[in-house]
Formats: sequence, structure tokens, C-alpha cells
Amino acid sequence: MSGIRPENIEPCETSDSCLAEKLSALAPVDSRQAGLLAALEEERCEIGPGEVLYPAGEPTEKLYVLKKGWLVSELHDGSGNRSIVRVHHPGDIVGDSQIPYTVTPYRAVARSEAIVCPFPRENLVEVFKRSPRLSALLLTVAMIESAEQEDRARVFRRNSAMAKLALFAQQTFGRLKLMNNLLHDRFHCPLTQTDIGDVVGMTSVHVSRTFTKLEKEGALKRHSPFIQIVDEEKLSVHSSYLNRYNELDLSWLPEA
Amino acid sequence: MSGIRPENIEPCETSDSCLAEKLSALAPVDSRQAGLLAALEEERCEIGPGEVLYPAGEPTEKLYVLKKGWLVSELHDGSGNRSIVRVHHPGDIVGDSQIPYTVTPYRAVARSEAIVCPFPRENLVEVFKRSPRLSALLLTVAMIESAEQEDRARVFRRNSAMAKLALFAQQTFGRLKLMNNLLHDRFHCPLTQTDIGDVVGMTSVHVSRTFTKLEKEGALKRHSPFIQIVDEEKLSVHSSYLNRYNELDLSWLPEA
DNA sequence: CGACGTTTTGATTTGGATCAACGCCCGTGG
DNA sequence: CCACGGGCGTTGATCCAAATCAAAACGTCG
Repeated sequence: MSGIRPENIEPCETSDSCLAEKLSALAPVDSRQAGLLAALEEERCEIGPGEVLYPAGEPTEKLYVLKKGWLVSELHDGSGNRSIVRVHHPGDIVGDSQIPYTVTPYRAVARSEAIVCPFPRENLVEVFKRSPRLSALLLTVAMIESAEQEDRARVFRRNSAMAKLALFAQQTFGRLKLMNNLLHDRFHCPLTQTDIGDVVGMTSVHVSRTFTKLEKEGALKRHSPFIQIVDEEKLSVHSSYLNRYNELDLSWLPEA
Repeated sequence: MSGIRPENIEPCETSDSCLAEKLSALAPVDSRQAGLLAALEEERCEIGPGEVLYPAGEPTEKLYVLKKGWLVSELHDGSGNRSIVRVHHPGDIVGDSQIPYTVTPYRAVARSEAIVCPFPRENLVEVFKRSPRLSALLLTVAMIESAEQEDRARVFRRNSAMAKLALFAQQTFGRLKLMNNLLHDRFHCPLTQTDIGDVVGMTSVHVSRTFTKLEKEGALKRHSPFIQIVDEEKLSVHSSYLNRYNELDLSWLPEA
């Protein structure tokens, strides 16, 4: 391994505000607005793979901007099954879907070396008060994620195992690429096949079999913790993937 | 059929702003704010069951506040399959998840006599500019729906047919009850079993069989277009349903 | 090296899909 | 008023994709 490979660069780590970076990947954000967002990320802490950011049942007053690494939000039901509700990548606000509630049923666990910036939910109030544009952008991001969620729900509930894994690979790659445009065709995936199974709703056994199938088809390749997108077309035949970060129209947003 | 049954009352129909009504079911909204929301609903139009509100591929510059009735957002993929992405009830903003995009891949179809209030996406800008509180409330609603979506994704992708239908019934009832607290234990469901199958990801044949199973269990009952929740407990054993409109903590919202 | 976690491979089982037929209800038109 | 037809729901028989159970191969780290 000589030289720095783009999949190992975490652009967020060094920049002032990871959130500002994500939002400005969508629409221009001026320095005053970036400042408002950076104020959310003043505190920072590091956690390693396997470490629990917060346990299930935790009060939701804190949110976490993810600066580096992967986290998962998982739910353990009564009968000992685990389900991975969401996979978090740099730029995400971990815990955002639990903003309206007093406690969260989800547990957040790091899946790689990660840096998060905790901030109290109340800090968002400043953003809403000071910047209509950022308010609208936050809603926009929520809607983009909602659209992706709809895609997952649609594919995961009905389609074949091939479709599920194809969508997983494509969505993950698309999201990572937003924050790291140096990524070419491969990304580091710190999830085990059991994890992936709990994301898409199938057993690890079948994840393994299906990955090999996709590999034989020439749709993607695996080298240990990396996944390489080989043939977008072939994957899309299964998943009918839409990149929800493309074809955006944000011209209607309030001015800066 | 003597007298007015609560499941036939549509409280939204008469009120000034259906959206204000929904938001104020969550947190207090003053009259100025209600006015801002009412401005979104000035225009109104009626459509009947089966009528298409907008076809797939339509530009997304318009949004629709649903005042009365049910609509579905459906997606037809290349191979002739239909998937119902979302079911809309009074108070919803139809098309909201497509706000960031130029066109929507979804088609919106009425499933009952319905009244919608179209407004241009740009009108939201006024709300963002004038009211931090409403901005935050809109995000809150988005997050509540996101949480419900997570629940569906989790149950629909893995669990049994019983779990799927149980969750469908409970979520639907919970949502309807928010806007119509006269509802006791039954609701009018204008969807066919084929529709329901396309919502939860199973065939109409299996929807039929599974409903009869749930009925035998004493969990719910069907009388033609009505569904009656008989035993919440029994349903929850299958679905592990959480009412996402309960246990809210909105104390952090910006003041009015 | 041994041990544990992960991935792979094989054999068997199963829940839901699929295919097909039938009954029911309701609206339409003769 | 009844005959017909079409949409919807039910029921039965068969099939298949993925789950489950089990064991072996692989990798990595103490």
C-alpha cells in the first residue's frame, strides 16, 4: 500500500464544520451561516470500533455531528433480534430522527475509529432563529434522506437478495462520495456481513452467497474490507437505484 | 346507520388550515403562525377515488396539503410492478419528500373523495423567513415521519406477514387518530387488499390469508371497508409498534 | 501456536409467491 | 327485474428463494 488512497481520506476531519461542508455540497452557504453550524461542533470526542456512543433508552437531548468514521443505530427487540436502523457516515447528524422524543430506543455504536461532535438539541434553535436558509437546508437534507429511506423500504421489503445488496452498495457509495469526491469506484466498508444482513434484512449466510453471485456477474468486487463498484448498470438492473443527491433543484431556498 | 360515526367525520375539511391543525396537535401555534400556514392552503380542489393528482415525471414545484381523504404515492418500475411508497392522510403535505428534486418519480392517486390545497414550493420560504418555530415544527414532523418510516422499513424487510399487517393497521390508526380524536377503535380504509399488499410488500392473496389469521387470533376485525383494532396487545406482539406521536418532547422548540 | 470472529459451503426446511379457480358484491343495461 | 360482467376477496395446490442448521475454512491477533 503506497501513497494515500482516497478511500482513506476523511475530508471532514480537518475542516471547521463537517455539517457546513455537507450542506454546502448541496447549496451555497456563506461564512456567517457556516459559523452558525460550526458552533454546533465545538465539542468533539473520539470513539473506537465497537464502542457505544449512547445506549438504548438514553434521553435525546444530545445530538452528534459525525465528523469521521461509521456508526450504526441499532434496535434490539424483545426476542433477541438486532436490526440496524440506519448507517451513519461523515456529515450526518446522529440521532436526528429522534429529535422529537424524550428517549431513543436505538443504540448507537461505532463501527470504525470515529470522531463525533456532541451538541444539545437546543442549539438548533439558534440556527432556526438566525437563518431561514439553513432551516430550509436542514429540511432539505431530511427530505433527501427520507427519499433514500423510501427507496430502501421499497426494495428491501419486496425485492430479491441481489436487489437488496446492490442498493446497499450503491446508496452507501453515493453517500460517501458526496463528502469525499476523490472516491473513484471503491470504498472501505467496516461492516461485517452480519451487520449488512441486519441492514438489508437477510441472514449473513445469504449475504455471503449473494455477494459471490454479484461478483460472478461482474457487478461488484470485494477485497477484504473494501467494496468496489464494477458495473453500475448491472447493479441498477437489480436495484433501480436513483442517486438522491443528483437532480436537485434548490433554487427555491431562501436567500443567504 | 343512524347518526354520525366518528370515522366519517373529517375535521380538517372545515377548519381554516389543516396543516395548522396538525402542527398544533403537537405544540401550540399562535394565530399569526396559523395565518402563515393558512396562506399555503388558499387554493383548493377536489378529486375522486382513482383520479390522478399528478403523474410520475411531474415537476415538483407544487405541493399539496391534504385536507380530506386518502391518497397514495406509487411508483411503477420498469417491469410492471407497482409499489405504494406512502399513504397520505389529512394534514399531510403530499409531495414533501420530493421537495429537493426537479421532478418526482411518484404518481399520486386519490383513493377516496379527497380535497387538496395546492401551493407552490416557494411559499414555504415565507414560513422559514417569518417563523423559526414553524420551521422547527416542520422539521419535527419530518422527523416523526422518518421515525415511522424506520419502523416500517425494519418490520417490512424482515418480519412475518402477521407483523407487517399488524404494523400497517396500528400505524394507520395512530396517524388518523392524531387528526380525529373521536376515532375509537375502527377506521375506514379505502385501500383494496392489493393496495395494502403493495404498501407492506406482499401479495394480495397473502394479505387476505393473513388478515383472516389475525382475525381468528382476535387481534382485529374487518367489516367491509372498515378495520377495527380489537386487541392492541396482540397486534403489538407481532409488530412491536411504537406510537410515534406519543412521548414527544418539544420543549426545545423556538418560542412563538 | 491456538482461539475467536468472520466468511464460506452444503443440506434441509419453510413462509410466502405464484397460478388458478371460485364466490361475492355491485353497477349496468337489456 | 334479472342477466351479465368486472373488480375484489377467498381458498386450494404447487413452487421457489431465503431461512435455518451445521460444519468447515479462513484470518487475525494475543
